[in-house]
Amino acid sequence: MKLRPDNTRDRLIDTAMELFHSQGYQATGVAQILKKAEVNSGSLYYFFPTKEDLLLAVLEKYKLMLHPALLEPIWSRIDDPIEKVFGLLDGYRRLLMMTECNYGCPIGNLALEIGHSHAKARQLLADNFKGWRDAVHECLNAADDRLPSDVDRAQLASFVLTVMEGAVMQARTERSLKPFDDAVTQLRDYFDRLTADGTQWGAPAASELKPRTNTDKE
Amino acid sequence: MKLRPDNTRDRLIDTAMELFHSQGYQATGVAQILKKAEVNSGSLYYFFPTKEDLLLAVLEKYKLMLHPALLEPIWSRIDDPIEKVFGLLDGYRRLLMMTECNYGCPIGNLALEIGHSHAKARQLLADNFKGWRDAVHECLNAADDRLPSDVDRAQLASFVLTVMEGAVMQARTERSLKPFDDAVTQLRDYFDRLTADGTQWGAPAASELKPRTNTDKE
DNA sequence: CATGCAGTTGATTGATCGTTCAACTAAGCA
DNA sequence: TGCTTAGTTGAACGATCAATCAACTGCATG
Repeated sequence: MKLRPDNTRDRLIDTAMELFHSQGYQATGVAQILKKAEVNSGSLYYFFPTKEDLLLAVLEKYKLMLHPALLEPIWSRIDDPIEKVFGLLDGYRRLLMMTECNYGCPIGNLALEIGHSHAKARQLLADNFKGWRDAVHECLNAADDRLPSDVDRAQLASFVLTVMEGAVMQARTERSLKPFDDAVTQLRDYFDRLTADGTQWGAPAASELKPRTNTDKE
Repeated sequence: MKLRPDNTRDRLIDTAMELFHSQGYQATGVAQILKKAEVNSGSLYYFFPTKEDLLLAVLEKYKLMLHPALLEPIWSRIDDPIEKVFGLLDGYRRLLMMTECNYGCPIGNLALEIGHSHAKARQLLADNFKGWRDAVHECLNAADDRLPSDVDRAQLASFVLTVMEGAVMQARTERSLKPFDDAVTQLRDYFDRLTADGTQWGAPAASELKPRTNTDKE
């Protein structure tokens, strides 16, 4: 968690990660990165031939950070595999809340901005998505007996990512947590119906669709 | 559908709309717009004081086009209100397919790129989202008797938009229709469970989760 | 002390950015 | 005919962009 690495290369990556996240890739000038990281242009280009190479390094770091920085704190706090998934969603909610709905998912932001051309960057973005989906997929596998057997786990995991990204996008645009919370409530309802179908032998019951205070303490 | 309006102002808006959609706002230079629209810089700045004002005009046009250009062709083709919603999703699928997963939802793209600052633009993006959600909301109201009474229609409509935007984002990043189709399949399953619960008196049945050939002729 | 190399410096480059403006044209009207 | 006004022209502006590079520093090796 060191805020200012003595290593120039790492400091550039960390600074770029933050600026790309808050402003986007294009909107962040190399000069701004240099100033904030307190590095001279020559040093940057010693480590990274182009600005895009710096972006690639940032995306590589996101890949490396997925498990230790994003998942592990949640995984260790929550045992139930399905609640892990919703705990993960709550993590993004916290990020939105802390930044007044300004920061979203860094991967999602860059995905729509970089999407075209930049083949290597897009591949890394896809890798990051895959890591996220795989993590959710494992949770679903761990809850195998509670889900209907005919539900494709990988497909459902992808759906969770879809909902998360779409929810963050709407929340940022509306500058409100409501679209995010609404999406999570609907996803929760869907899971309730799936698990009711998966375990029981009778009626759906649907868990009454109570709002589920996603808001406070886990 | 005139491809080259004689009106300079409209030609600028149309050209900017296309370029902003395919490349993004920041990545599109004024010079590029001028060249493609065959307009001189002075004329552009006669109609639009800044580049951002041109963006606002583009977003206004999207608002105006929502019903006549996006919804109406689908609404007139499909009667069933719930199938209208999935017809709308299929429209975006067609766009992805036609452009080899390069073009996504223009509003969603700009939402993540412009999100910060640019207060007026963000409001217009929110307006566009609202128009979309309201259209789906009306469909759900029209299918009122088939949905469980305790399901919030507005919330469900917002969820559909969430799923659409997230699905398009993933499809563009993976350069594949699969994430999109997976999301639609899951959403379809959710609707099946909702309508089963809303109309029936007994078990869920869940419609077997058959893949639903979303692919070809409606 | 000498040599070599990893890393740093920052002024400078040419391209491109969004924007300006004085001069000009064409159409409408009196 | 002369005056007005909406619209057009395109060279030019300063700022900023990503990127360059010859000169330099500090340290480890022999």
